Amino acid sequence: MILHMTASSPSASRASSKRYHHGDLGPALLKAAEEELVENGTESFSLRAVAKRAGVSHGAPAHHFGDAKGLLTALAAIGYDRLIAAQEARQAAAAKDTTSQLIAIGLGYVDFGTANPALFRLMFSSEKPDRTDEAFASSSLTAFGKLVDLVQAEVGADPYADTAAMKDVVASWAMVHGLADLILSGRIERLMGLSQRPQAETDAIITNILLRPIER
Amino acid sequence: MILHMTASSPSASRASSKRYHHGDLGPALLKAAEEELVENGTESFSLRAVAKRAGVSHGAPAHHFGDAKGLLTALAAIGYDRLIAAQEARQAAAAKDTTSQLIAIGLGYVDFGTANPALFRLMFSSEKPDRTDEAFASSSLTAFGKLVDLVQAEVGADPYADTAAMKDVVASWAMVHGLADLILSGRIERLMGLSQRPQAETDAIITNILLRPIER
DNA sequence: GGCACATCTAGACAGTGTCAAGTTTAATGC
DNA sequence: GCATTAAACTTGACACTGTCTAGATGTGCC
Repeated sequence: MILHMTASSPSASRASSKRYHHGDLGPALLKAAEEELVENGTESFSLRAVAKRAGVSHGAPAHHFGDAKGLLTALAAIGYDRLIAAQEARQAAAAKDTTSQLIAIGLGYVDFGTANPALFRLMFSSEKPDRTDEAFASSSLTAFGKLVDLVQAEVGADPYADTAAMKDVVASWAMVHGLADLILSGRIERLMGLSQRPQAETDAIITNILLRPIER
Repeated sequence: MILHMTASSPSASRASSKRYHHGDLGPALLKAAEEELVENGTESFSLRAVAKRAGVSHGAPAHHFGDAKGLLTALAAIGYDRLIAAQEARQAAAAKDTTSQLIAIGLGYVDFGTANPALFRLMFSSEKPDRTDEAFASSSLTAFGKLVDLVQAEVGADPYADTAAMKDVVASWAMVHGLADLILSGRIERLMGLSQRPQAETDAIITNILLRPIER
């Protein structure tokens, strides 16, 4: 029953060996959870299936994430980090003027949503993540802060002090969020066939739409 | 064990009597399902809890809706009808020019979302309803058709023939959908405190935002 | 080297959706 | 009015779920 595995070093790689201690189960569970999420969606998510996929018993996840909510909260926080990375990638490739940068974070938002629809749903349309969790709140506030800062630079007023500027923030946020949601749920495809078009053309259409809330 | 209930007529009222045949179980289950949805949300929805709430056994719903998906599909279709009603109420109260009517269906969309957040989530952010269901598809297309028709009247071009007009449709839809989603999920409250303001003021703010995708 | 602690397994529990079989009532045909 | 058919509903079974408990196993610290 006991395979002693005297082979070389127990150097924390060799992930699939049947050792009693996994060695790196936390990240492995997050990876398995995302795969499950992609395959089965947020709603029929199963913690036991995640454990099975990671090759551990059904009780193992509790030691790392408490309960299912804890695991999904950690995954959603990772989602926010990935959202921010997608936005920064677009920002780096865009012109440095404020308007271009504002559009860039919008394009990054849509990029993230279409590339990670299951995660998007988990982050924005699910009650399962605990929004008071520190990592979750921190990452989501960072993403929101980027928007606020760029709108402030664009309109020249602090949204927290100027209602008109805050309306610009809300309008920009609603537009990009609604657009991403409609695209990744497949509601736009039938109307505009974005997936059939070259990337530059899709970007141009999205840019055109994202400009509307802020241009005067 | 058998209460014959010879009282007067078996006239399909007397809903709570312990008869073997409920008499009107379909609608009663829909009502119970919505109550459960409001109390527990889309994600921890339980068919057995719905049956218990309606006072029937856990197997009873299958005879009316097949499975849980069937019940939630029927409920989502009702949701679309209610959305349309909310839009028509706003349209009736609004000026008859195209722009006012377009804003009216947007305000009705937001009205519906804030009044029925659980239903909104079910209709727009859940995989549970069967989107190929006839009643569901019909009602959702009716709602979408109102938007298309009004945008067509507003911009003077058929969105299905004119890409620019279709972009106007998508932009308007994304804006109102994103705005409703952000409001009913509580993300806007902290920023604008809409629920604290008088209705007319909230309407004015939403109107201002909803105008942006279409004004040139 | 021994001991405390973190990690993980295994079993139990109440709850879930769906299926099959049986019971009760309503509707239909004559 | 009465038998027969169909619809409505109950009941029990099944495999599955998340979480709790107790126990087994390995790691790291002193």
